[in-house]
Amino acid sequence: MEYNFIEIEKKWQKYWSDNKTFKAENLSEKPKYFVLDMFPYPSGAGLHVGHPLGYIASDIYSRYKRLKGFNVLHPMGYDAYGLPAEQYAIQTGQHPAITTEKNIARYREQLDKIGFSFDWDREVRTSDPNYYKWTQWVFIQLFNSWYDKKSDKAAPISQLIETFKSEGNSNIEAATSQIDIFSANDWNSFSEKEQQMILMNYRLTYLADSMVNWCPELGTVLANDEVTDGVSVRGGFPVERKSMKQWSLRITAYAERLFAGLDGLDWTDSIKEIQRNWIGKSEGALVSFKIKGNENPLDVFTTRPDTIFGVSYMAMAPEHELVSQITSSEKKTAVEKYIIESKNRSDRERMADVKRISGEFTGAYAIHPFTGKEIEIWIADYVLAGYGTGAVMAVPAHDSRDYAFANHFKIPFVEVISGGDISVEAYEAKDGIVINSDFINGMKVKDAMKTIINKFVESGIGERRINYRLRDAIFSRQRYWGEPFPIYYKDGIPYPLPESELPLELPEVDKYLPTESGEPPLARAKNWETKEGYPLECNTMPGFAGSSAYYYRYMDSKNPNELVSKEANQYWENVDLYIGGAEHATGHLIYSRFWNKFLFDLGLVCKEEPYKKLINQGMIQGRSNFVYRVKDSNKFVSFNLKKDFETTSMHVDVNIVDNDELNIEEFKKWRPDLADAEFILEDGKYICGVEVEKMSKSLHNVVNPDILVERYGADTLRLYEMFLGPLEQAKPWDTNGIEGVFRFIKKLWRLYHDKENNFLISDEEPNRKELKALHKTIKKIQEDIDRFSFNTSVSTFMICVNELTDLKCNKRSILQDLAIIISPYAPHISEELWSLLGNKGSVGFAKFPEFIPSYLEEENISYPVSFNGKMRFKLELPAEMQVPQIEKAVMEFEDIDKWLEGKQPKKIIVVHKKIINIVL
RNA sequence: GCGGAUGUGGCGUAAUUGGUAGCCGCGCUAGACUUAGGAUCUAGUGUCGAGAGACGUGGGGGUUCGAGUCCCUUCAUCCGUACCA
Repeated sequence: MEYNFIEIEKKWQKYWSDNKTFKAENLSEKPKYFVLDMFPYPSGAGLHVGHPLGYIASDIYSRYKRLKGFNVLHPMGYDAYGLPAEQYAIQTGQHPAITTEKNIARYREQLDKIGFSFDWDREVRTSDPNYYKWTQWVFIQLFNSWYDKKSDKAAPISQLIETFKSEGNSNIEAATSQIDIFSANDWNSFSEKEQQMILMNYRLTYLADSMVNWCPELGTVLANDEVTDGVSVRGGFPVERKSMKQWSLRITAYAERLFAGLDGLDWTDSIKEIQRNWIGKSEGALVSFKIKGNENPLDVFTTRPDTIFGVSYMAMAPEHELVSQITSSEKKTAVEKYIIESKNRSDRERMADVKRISGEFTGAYAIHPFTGKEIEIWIADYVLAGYGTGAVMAVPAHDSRDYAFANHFKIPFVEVISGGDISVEAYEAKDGIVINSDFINGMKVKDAMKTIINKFVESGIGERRINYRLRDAIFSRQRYWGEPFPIYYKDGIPYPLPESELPLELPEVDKYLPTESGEPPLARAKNWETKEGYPLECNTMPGFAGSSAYYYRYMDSKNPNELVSKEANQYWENVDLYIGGAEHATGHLIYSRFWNKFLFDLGLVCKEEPYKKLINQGMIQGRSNFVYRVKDSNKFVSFNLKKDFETTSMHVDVNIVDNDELNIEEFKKWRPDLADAEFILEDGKYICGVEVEKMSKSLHNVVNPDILVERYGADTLRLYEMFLGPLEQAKPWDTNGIEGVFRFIKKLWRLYHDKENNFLISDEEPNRKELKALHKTIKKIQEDIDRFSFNTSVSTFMICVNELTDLKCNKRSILQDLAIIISPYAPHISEELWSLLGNKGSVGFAKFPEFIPSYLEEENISYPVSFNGKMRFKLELPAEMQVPQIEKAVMEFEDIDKWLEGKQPKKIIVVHKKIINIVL
C-alpha cells in the first residue's frame, strides 16, 4: 500500500488528543476568532454523511484562521435534552440519561474519526446539571426583570416595585399585559397575592393562561415554531388549540429590537427575511369604534387608516371577549352556534379550507367615527383572536378577504381609492387617489394616512400603532427529559428558588408518563418540594432553553460561579462565524438573539447580537436506487428493460449498489424473501433506477461516514464533502464520485515520494513554473476561503497537484508550502508530510504562506481574438505591448483575412491583457 | 396567495468585477502495463456534422463591440410561510 491512511490518520488523531493541540486559551496576544457549529441532538441513528458537512466547513475555516495567526475558539457539545430519548424511555423504561449517554459516545466516536480540531475541554451538554444550572439561572433573571419602554431595555423588577410603592403604575411604560391603573396607595393596600399577580404581568417570564398548541400524542404543549401545518414538527402528530396555564417568555417586548437588529448582521437575505416575516412588523393605526348601546368601544388595528370611509362592516374573532356582551337577543342562538362550530374546527381544518367563508351577524352596530353611520358587527373566523385586537374594520373594496366575505354575505361597499376595478377584485395597492372620503378626497394614499391618523389623535379616537405578529413563547413542556424550572409555589404563587440552590436537579421518577390526574411526569417524583415543604414546578423547559445561550458557556465552560466571566466574555465577545441548518430560522436563532439581548441589557455580556456571521449549509439529499419487480413474480428487471414489463419499483439499499449496478449476491442476502430472486439483466448487469430524495432510513439511501472513512480515509471524506458543491446549496450525495478525490490524495502523497514509496524531497531552487503553480494556488485558496467557497478550493488543489506532477516537482520550498495550505482541508496527510519534511510540532500552527503576485506575471499574453464577440483564434503578444500596437499586430496577423471576409473592421476593441474583439 | 432560492454536458459542478462557456471530478470510449483488476498510466468525451463549420447556459425579448453574468417578461423545480387586518 503506497499511502497508509488508516495508520497515519489514527496516529495524528491520537497526537492531537494527547497534546491537546487545539485547546484554546482565554487570554492571548493573538486576535480572537470564534467559530461555532450548531451543536447536535445525539440521536440513536448516529451521524450520516449529511451531518458533518457544516462541521467540516467550520473546521476548515478554524484551521485556516489558526494558520493566519488567530486564536481560534472552536468548541463542540450536545443538545442533549429532547423528545426521542424520552419516547424511547416511555417504551422501554430505560432512563433517558442512559440512552443519551450512549448516543453521545457514539457521536463522539464518529466525530473523532473525521479529524475535527475541536477543543473538547470545553464540551457542554445541556442535560448536565453543571450546565443547566445556568439555564435555570437565566430563567430566574428573566423572572426578576421587566421591560422598561422608556429606556428601551430590561430592568430589575425590584426597581419596578419601588415605583409602585411610591407612585403606582400610571407613569410606567412597560411591555405588559397589565391594563388596570393603580396608585401607590392601591399598591400598598394590595395583598401579597394581588401584588404578585400584578407583577406577573410585567415579568419577562410569566405564568398565565394562554391559548397553546396542545399535542395529545406527545402529551405536551409546543411553541409556534414547533408546529407546522397543524402537526408537531417532531413526530407529525396533530396539535390542537387549548387554554392552559403555562410559563411564557415575553419575547414580544423585544420585537422591535429583534427586527431592527437584523440589519447589522452578516446573514443571508433569505434567513433575515424569514425572521422579518416571523416578527411580522406592520405599521398602522389603532382605532376605537363606539358600539351602539354599549359603553365599551370596539378597538381595531388597521394598516390602512386611509380607507376608513370605505368601512362597510366590522368583523370580530369568535373568541373576542365583547361578543357575548354585544350580541342582540334575537341573534344569540345563531352566534353561539357559530362560536361552537368554529371552536370545533381544528386549526388543521381551518387551514385546509381557507376558502370556506363563514360568519354570523351579531345584531349589534358600531358607529363610524366620522360619518356617524351605523355599521353591522359580524363575527367571522377569518379574524384571528391572537393578532392585533382580534377585530377588524372591514373594507371590502381594498382588502381581498373582506371582499370575499362581503360578496358572500351580500354586504354593500364603496370604493375609496381609485385605480382598480372593484367589480372584479379588491384593489389592495397603496397607489391611487382617495375618493368618496369627505375631507381626505383627492389625496394620495400616503398623505391620506398621515392626515387621518392626525385626525384620530386630535379627536381622541385613535393613534399611530406598530403591531407585531410575533407571539410570546410558551416555555412549559409537560415532559420529563428537560430542565426543571427553579420555581416553587407558596399559596399557589410562584417564587424563584434562591440562586444558591441551583442547579435544581432533575429528579428520578418511576415512569416517564403523566400522572393519573394528568399532571406532568415530575409530579411522580418523591419529595418534589423545597426543604420548607413548598411544592416545586412540575413542568420542564423546552428544547430551545438549553441552546439559547450555550455559546457563552463555551467561553468559560468550567466556571462554577458565573455563566461567563467578564474577562472571558470581553475577550471572546460573541460568535464570529456560525454554521448550521436553515431549519432553525424561526426557533433557535430568534430565541437566542432574544436571550442575548436580555443578557446584554443586564450588563452581563458585552455584545447585543450573538452571531455576527451566519451560514446555512444546504441539506445533503439522498440518492435512492430502485429495483423493478415484475408483477406477480420474484423476478427483477434491469432499469432499461423495464418498459417491456409491468413492474412495481422498490427501494434498494444504496450500499449494495455500485455506480447504479446492483450487487446481485448482496441483494439476495439483503432480505430472506429475495434469496431466490431471479433477474433479467442488460449486458450481464442489473442496472438500478435513480431518484433524489430526502436521506432517510426508510428510503434505504443513508450513507454512513464511518464506512467511507474506513475505505478512503477521513481526509478523502472531508475533501469530497466539500467537493460536492457550494456549501449553502442542497445537493444529492453520490458516493461514486469519491474515488476521484481518493486518487487526488494518493497523487498528492506521490509528489513527496519516489516510485518505491520512499520519502524523497530535493532542496533545489524552484523554477518559475513551479512557483507560479504554487502561488496561483495560494491566491485562489485564500479568496475561496474568504467567501466560503470550499468546493472550488478542492478543484484548485487538484489542478495544482496535477501541474506539479507534470513538472515532476519534488522541491521542498514548493511542497512544504503546499502541505500548509492544504492542511485545513486534509489535516492528517498534511501533518504526516509536515513531519516527514522535518518540522516539529503540528502543521496546524504553521504560518500560511504569503502570496507573491510577481510569480504570476507573464512576459507574453495569449489574447483571444473575437469577431463580433465570437472567439476565433489566439494571438500571443508581449504583455507590455500597448493598445495601438496590439491593434496593428492583430491586423497584420496572417490568419486574419480568413475572418475578415474581405470587410474593413468597423472597430477594434482591445481590453489590455484580456481580450481583442473585432467588429465587422 | 405571499416570501426566498435554483435552472449550464449523461451526473456533481466551474466561470469572483459583463471579456475564450464547460475548469475540476464522476461516468463513458479507446489504448498501455498486467495472471487479474474496483490498481496505475495515456488519449478522447457539450450537441449536430465526414469535414469546414453551425448551434449551444429553462423559454421569449432587450441593453452592449461583447451577456451564463445586467434589464424586462415567461416557464419549471425546491424550500419557507399561511386568512397577520
